[in-house]
Amino acid sequence: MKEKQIKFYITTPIYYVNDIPHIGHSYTTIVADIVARWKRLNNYDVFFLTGTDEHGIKIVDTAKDKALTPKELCDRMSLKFIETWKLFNISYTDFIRTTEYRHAIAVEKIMQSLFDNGLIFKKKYEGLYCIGCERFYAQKDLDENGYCYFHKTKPLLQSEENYFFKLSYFRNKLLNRITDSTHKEYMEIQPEERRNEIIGKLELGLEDVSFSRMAVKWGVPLPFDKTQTVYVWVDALINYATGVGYPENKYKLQKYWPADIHLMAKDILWFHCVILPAILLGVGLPLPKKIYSHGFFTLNGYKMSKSLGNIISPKELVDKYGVDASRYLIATVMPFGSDGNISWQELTLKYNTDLANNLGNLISRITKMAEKYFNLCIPNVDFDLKLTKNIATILKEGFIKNMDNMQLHKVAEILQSAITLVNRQIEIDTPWKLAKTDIDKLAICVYSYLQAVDIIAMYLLPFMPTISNKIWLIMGASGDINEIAKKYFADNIIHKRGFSKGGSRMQLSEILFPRINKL
RNA sequence: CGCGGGGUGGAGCAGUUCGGUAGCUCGUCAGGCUCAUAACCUGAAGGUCGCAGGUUCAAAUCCUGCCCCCGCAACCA
Repeated sequence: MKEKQIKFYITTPIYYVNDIPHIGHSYTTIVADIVARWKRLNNYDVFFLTGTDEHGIKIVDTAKDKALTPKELCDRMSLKFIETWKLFNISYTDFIRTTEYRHAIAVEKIMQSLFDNGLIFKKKYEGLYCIGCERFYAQKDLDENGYCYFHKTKPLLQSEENYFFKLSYFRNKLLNRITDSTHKEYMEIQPEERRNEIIGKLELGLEDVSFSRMAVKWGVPLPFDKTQTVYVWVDALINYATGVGYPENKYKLQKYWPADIHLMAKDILWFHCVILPAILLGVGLPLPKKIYSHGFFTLNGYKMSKSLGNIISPKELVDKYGVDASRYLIATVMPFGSDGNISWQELTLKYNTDLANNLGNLISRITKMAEKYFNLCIPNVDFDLKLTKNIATILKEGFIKNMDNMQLHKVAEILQSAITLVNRQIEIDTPWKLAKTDIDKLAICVYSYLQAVDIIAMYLLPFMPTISNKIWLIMGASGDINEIAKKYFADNIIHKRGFSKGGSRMQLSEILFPRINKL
């Protein structure tokens, strides 16, 4: 009697391989992963796509600097992302690279459709061309005197013929779909303030944009003019369609498209809210349901940048806190949507507070109690459901309320308050006294802590998949935590004998989150 | 009138959509406990929620005006 699963398609941006993976990429991807895992546990059929963006002039330039072919560079860099996501235990369904054959097919098909639909036209583009660099620059890419940064020469005004996309044609259609929540193709943009920005900008008008490049060879050739390549807009943005089977795999495409949520940082929100939907409208594909952008990190108050050298690498984080703790910390250290400042002190403080002192210590004190009083054998009694039910309710409501709109920092608060509740209950029960006076009551109390922690462990799964499972085993709970959690999230039934059953054995374990005392 | 973000107890932040006991973490002080990772639990001190008006029985929250701080070249989530 398996219920029909509802699909859930979530994406991160594809990351440009001109940069190594850092905390920013990790943030988006970890948040996406947490949501994806949460949805899976709630019986959704989840498709989670991430990948790398590999075309363009910068890749060619960088490859040249490193004496590599563009392809070699991309392979190398793309692998770094894959390794990073492996490190963070990211459960993506597919990893797409824009240099893959399947993507070239999709890009060609999109461009041809747009062309066939009369949305592409040829226009002479006039721009500032640096002969030394052999490329065009926008005014903003030049120094204050209008000179090229590298050659310190004044670029020449030159023209090239490109293929343009009639973006302006879509202005009203886009506005309708963004502002009118009753529209059947309503596209939700979050957070609110960013949405207002987009609307404001759209109201000012839209200009047609160039969709091809003549000078850049590292890209997909235009199907209707092989002398030019497809520019980033279609090349990058359309990966979301390629990822779920466009254009060949109709079944898969129909099943998962459109995305339920595209996650990204605020810098690329505009493209996702305007250019992507316009392309989709142009080829007759449905629009994404929700586009959600988050803020930037600053580190100790400074913007992270290569030049300042203050980029936090994933490896540093994991070396310091471990994989699961890093996931938890990054995802919850600041409210999703706005910018936030972080520092090692702050991360370490949160690690100690939330994970070492609160969660970790709780596990440890319960385990030691069980060892001391019951030799790790779970007593065969009826436990007191009150605490467990209380915790179950708090967690359920908190997750439902905050998970869908990405308020992971609030979810973390809820988790912490649930943990505190158990700590508090232990204080009220004073099991160490009961050990001397009332062994039966002691058994009932300790048993109830186990159940409470079991529930907490299930809710921790999206954040800390490995540690949750460890906690599950330590508590002597039976069965696969993922399967049990799926079932539990569906029916919310706590059986009388609970998840850790009387007679089962608990496990001793090393300290889950050792306190970090220096900085 | 360029755009946007922000100003909440000592520090860092939530709360502002749909007005009604100002919440969290850290820090400070005083207790408690010993099962536990110098942890955990309880209590206290500390805020006219940037300023000035207005609406209201009632405003951090709505309206008006003002002041101050930050970002808006590139790298880049």
